[in-house]
Amino acid sequence: MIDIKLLRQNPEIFIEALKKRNASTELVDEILKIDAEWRKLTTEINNLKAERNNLSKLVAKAKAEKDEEKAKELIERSKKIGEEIKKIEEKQKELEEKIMEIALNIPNIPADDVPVGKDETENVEIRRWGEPKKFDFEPKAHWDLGPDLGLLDFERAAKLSGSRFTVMYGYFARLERALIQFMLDVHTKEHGYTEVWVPQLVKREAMLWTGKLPKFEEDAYNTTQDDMFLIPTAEVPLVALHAQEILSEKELPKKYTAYSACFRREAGSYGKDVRGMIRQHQFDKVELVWITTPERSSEDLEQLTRDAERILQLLELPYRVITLCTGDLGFTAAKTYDIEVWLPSYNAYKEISSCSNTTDFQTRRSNIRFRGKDNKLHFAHALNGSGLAVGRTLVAIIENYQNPDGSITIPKVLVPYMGIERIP
RNA sequence: GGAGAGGUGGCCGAGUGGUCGAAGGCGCUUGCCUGCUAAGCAAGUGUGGGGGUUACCCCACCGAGGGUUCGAAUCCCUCCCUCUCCGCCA
Repeated sequence: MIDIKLLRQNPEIFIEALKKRNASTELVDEILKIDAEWRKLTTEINNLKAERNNLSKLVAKAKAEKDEEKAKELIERSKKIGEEIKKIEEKQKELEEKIMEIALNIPNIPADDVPVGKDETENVEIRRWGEPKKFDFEPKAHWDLGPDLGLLDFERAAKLSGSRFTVMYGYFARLERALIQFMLDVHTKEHGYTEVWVPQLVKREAMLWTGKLPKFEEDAYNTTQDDMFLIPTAEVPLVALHAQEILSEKELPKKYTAYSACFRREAGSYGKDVRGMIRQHQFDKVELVWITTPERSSEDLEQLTRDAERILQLLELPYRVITLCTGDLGFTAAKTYDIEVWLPSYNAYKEISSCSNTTDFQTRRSNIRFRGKDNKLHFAHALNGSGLAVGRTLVAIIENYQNPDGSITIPKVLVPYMGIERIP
């Protein structure tokens, strides 16, 4: 949620932000116009209410003095004012709803150090780690490798659930589980995160608080009977944890990690990543969320990103980190680093984690505040990142660690979790 | 699904139609004091919105939304949430 006061005082900030994002700026003008009208009505209402409050006091006084005549007259006047207030309030409410509707559709302001660009082609690479492996044989894509080993089954998955679902058997299923365990262990034992186990169905409000609604309703699975949503990421329950709360500055930053399944309808991505298990309706993810202060949030994003990178380093998978340019930045994010892992099947780096500073965008919607050293209340900042997407990590391992005979070497750090050194 | 209880400020908790934005306690801030961080004493301390050049003024908020009333934390309705018991169930 944007700060309407800031928009009122410095609309140019928002116009600039929307331009940088390659988005239309007319919402700003529209909201300003409605807001001016709203303030006019608000002042009118406030004055009328003040008058009515005064009359009410006089009524009480008149009644105490047993001056029924006077009380009656005052009540008449007060009644008329009440009717007038009601009329104006109806108009005010309409305007309020319009303002809300527009405000909820204005994205976060990009941070100053985010490169300006029109789309993903202008994202900026920050650093690389490791070298893409050179194979002295033709490496298979996971969508061939998995079925050949009898460990990935897209056909039966489609039978049960349709496209963009996968069934895994045996060692692959175990590898998925091992990765979850491994990632959680690293983040809790080495990076100081608190492990959280969260609901994977949330109320509409939780989706709204975290910026997933109302703009992206078509992307989410919704249970029609109870209006619950299947979470698209554990970021939703983790950020919503502290909604409507006032935290003390001492307890910040809060660093949470959670495993969850994630559910996405992938509406509008029909042509993308149709083969294999890169883009699924259901996938596992270990999520990282920080609730922190405005002073340190941009520094904290660096740390969060490093924490996610650490998993790839331990797995010895080559990757690079890019900064999303303003045109590619997500709705809630002020700044985002994507971590991309090397995938032989794509012959390219492919997103495996997205680490964002949402500044006060989500905390404003969720009303997450903290009492600062100045003893005043401030909105906290919220960061989130994948640490990592488990399914894509599994794909990266099987593709990068495959051998000429079709077997797969297990990365050293996973051997204790798998109990074997190679598949099969 | 059925029956009951309840949701008040950072926290606990009182308050059943007018002077309640809300007693009291805890916490917090500041000052004083005591040979130490403890105790004690005093004062201050909610949030959001609108207006004004400052001092400041006004409005709203006691789970949410409606209603009754001149006037609602207090009465009525709807909804949400929490708890207890019963039923069902992994």
